[in-house]
Amino acid sequence: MNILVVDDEIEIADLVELYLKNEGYNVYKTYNSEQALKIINQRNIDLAILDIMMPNIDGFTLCQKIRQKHKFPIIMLTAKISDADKIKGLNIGADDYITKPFMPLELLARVKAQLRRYKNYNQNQNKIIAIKDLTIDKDKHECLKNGKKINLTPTEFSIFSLLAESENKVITTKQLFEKIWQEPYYPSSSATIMVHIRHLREKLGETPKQKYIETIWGVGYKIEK
Amino acid sequence: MNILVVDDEIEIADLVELYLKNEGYNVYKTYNSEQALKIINQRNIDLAILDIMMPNIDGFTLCQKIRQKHKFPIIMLTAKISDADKIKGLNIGADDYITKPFMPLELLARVKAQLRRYKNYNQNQNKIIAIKDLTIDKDKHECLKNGKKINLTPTEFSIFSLLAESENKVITTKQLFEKIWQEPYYPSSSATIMVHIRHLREKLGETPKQKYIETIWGVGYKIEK
DNA sequence: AATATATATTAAGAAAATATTAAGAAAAAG
DNA sequence: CTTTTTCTTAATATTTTCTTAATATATATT
Repeated sequence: MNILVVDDEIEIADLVELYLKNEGYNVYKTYNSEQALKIINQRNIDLAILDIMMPNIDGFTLCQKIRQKHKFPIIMLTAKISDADKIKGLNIGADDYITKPFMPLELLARVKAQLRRYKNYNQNQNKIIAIKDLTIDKDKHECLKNGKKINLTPTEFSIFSLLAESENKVITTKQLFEKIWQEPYYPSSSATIMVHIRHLREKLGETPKQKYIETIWGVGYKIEK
Repeated sequence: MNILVVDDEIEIADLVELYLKNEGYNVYKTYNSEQALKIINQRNIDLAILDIMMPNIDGFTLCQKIRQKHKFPIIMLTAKISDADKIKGLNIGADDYITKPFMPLELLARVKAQLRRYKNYNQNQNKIIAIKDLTIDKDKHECLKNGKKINLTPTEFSIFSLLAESENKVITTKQLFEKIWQEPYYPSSSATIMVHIRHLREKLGETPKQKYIETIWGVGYKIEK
């Protein structure tokens, strides 16, 4: 799950990031709204936490801008909040509020609640990850290239969706192996992965121009959105 | 409950969507009538909220088109409404009106009222799932192919309806087994399922052209609508 | 810059896993 | 007791996975 955190108070943003990361979420953190909008366009965000009081573009405005295109849950973060502000926020499209100072557990509880709710809304709609001209639908267990189906084996599909889900992050060969095989990693395992990566690339139709899976030398693999 | 919202005014549509979602409804939102018709065909809609003033196909026409096939409640949304318009709409098959600007609570109250009415009305009617030329009626415990009855054993029927209910989603062999047998899954269980799937396919009359149940290699089975 | 070393790619075939089919035994239902 | 349904087994077919080895490429060392 990819969570976006936007707060101009560095300490707060860092703290929120820490809590979320500890819980296993993938966190994108930024200290200003302009950057936030960029991240949203580039990543598959599942939930956003926005501070209201921010210079330039404030949290309300940012929330409004996000809602023009996206429907993932938005939680507003604020020092104090009047009922008027609360209503304003909800009208703009915010889903929940957290007032500072907040307890870590409260933050996590609200994040979880919103994600659960969001998932329920979309129960008939599968989550689709888009990577360039490819789409991956884990529920359907289907990978499409320009709408055309690509037949992947179970292992290939697992590898691809694991990389796609951790977009922009390098996954080491060891992590990859242990996550997918659920077995301890041996030096020979890297060869196995390489073969699968090769098959994947072949099936996805990688060309020197259009690369999907990046090799990070001596480390592992990465997929950029 | 699946609610369809159709309004060319983006802000209004988004707002309505928000209110409904906060109330726990599953919302399908679109800004034009053409899209709306598509959604209706693809999803099982329980209630629709239609704006009257829309370019191309207006709310009245859309309402009329929906009524040719469906009988879920339709609520019309409009800026101002004359008595003449009201009568026209009701004749066409609308169930209620809401005039803009509306209060959130009013919207929700009317939605709830209509759903309650619809539910009562349909309580004696069974929910039927349609898959290509097949229909499954869980209450009647009946499966029809082009109106002709197919005799399924209890287990076969359970498997088929479970897959049909989660249309477009892969059900792993393990999930399938545990849901239906209510027992822990053993490797040998997969053989049992395979046999039932084979019998099912035979009875449903699968041909290479007309496939109902898709095998997802190394994972499980899936039914696409 | 040349060489050595480590790591990655590619290809092919063997091995393993999974799926299909069919038939009959066991269990349950009528 | 008969019929229907479910499960087991086994033979066969198919697909996937892994191993190996030859080749290529990148990085480090001198």
